[in-house]
Amino acid sequence: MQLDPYNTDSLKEGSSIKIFSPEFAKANRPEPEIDPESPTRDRLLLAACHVFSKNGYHDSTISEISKLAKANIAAVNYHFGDKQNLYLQTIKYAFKITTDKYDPNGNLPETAPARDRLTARITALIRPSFDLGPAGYTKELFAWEMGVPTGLFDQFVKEVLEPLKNQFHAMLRELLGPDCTQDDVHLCGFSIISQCHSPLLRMHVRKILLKYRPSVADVNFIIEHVIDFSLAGIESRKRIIAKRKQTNDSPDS
Amino acid sequence: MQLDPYNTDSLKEGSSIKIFSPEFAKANRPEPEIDPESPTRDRLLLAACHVFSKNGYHDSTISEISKLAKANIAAVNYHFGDKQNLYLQTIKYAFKITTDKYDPNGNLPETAPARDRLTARITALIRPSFDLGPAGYTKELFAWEMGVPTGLFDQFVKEVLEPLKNQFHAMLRELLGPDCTQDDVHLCGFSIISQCHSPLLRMHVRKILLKYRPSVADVNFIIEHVIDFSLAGIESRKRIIAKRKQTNDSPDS
DNA sequence: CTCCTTTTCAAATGATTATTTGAATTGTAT
DNA sequence: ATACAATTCAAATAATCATTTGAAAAGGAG
Repeated sequence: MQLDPYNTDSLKEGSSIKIFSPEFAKANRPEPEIDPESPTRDRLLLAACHVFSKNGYHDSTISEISKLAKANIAAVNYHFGDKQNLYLQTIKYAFKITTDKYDPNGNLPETAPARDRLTARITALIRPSFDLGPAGYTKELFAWEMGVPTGLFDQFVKEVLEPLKNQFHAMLRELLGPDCTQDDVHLCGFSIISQCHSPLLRMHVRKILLKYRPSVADVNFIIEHVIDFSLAGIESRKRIIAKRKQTNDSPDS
Repeated sequence: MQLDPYNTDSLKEGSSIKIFSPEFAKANRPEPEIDPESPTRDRLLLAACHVFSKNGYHDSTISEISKLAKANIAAVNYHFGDKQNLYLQTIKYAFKITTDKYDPNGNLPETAPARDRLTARITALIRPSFDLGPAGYTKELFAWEMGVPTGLFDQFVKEVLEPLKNQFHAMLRELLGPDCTQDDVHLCGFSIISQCHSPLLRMHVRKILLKYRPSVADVNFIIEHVIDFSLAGIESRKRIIAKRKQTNDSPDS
């Protein structure tokens, strides 16, 4: 078999190294501590969090998950029916762990100033990206869901994320003032959420583009920046809204 | 077999519908027009762009790709050696198509004002997200790469993206002024790139969260917003830099 | 203890799919 | 036209995995 025409100039020399092999170090999070005394079902869920986060749905094998959970290979099908349902339950499980630790509202009442609520929300969205424990799994799983358009995502959005989005938009509307339009809210929301859920915050991307394991101070620094950057953007949008209103109130005369 | 304990409350009623089945409509881009006269290798690359974009690496089968390319199933292995190398060449191919159509520098010379260069860069980064033709494949493939930490990504970053990032940081440094630090540049760069590469701009996410097929006016609206929002963020950062300098110049006295 | 249900287990099944093979076909240079 | 290399093709191979099976073990109620 000829090798020349394959244009393998991007393969490492030797050309037999598999790109997807572990030789190209992945920035894996540490394996979770799984209590061997806990029920098989729970062990499977925690192991599944880890494996699905690491590999996504299709690269994860039931074999790997049950091995990590120290359960038999048939245990997944017994407890969850099939792999798909395990995946579904895993996402819910992970999401609960994350929101239990990082409250999207940061314990603030609905009546707190919008600015404070926005600060709390941004913080709660960014922190899990730097959490190496189980609270960090949601971010990874969500990133996979962004990649893999499954019906599951639609459903999860409607059930769980939609209410959170509505709260978020309410904050923005309050900050942008009474003359803001739906578009104003959507656009500012887009800019802020994009920063909080940025792929650049994912561990294996950080490894290349940012500091791999930022200190607590670094993380706070990033959060403060996103808040400041976003508030500045909102202020700018407010000026646009004001100018628009002025133009509309005094039409061509 | 018992079904109760599976906690299938999130499965559609009937419970036999497969979540990953096409029944949950994916927001697929239209199939590319593949010239049947063009060489098999090119037909395969274009077909691979489409299939890999749609399904990611592991969900894509050589069978599906060769069928779309109207080539024999053995053609991939003949022309590219194996699936991995096909994937590699596909990413390069897609990236070239995209940058040929959307020049990262928008034809501007290095000497153009930083503000204009930034505007051009943001535009070139966002537009492909709304391109349903071949120039849109890069965005999808990159999104997959964000999900799958392969060595390929490291390599592609170094070879191709690093130089572009350096140009980008130079613009920011120019805009932030002489007193800005590396951190200032990194943080602003992070905020801007996160918006331009936002998962929220991906077609199947847009389908849920934004307008599915925005008009040209909508796209321009979004681009203008990101530019404005980002410039406001940069201005804010400049004020922080100025304040920091002031504090440093007149230490506790 | 006995009966019954729930859970675990090792091995088998069945489906999918990347890759190989060797023959057939096409294209090209002499 | 002939020889030779490049390309295409259908069928076979081999590996991987999700899922099933049926027996064994554990647990609980009477």
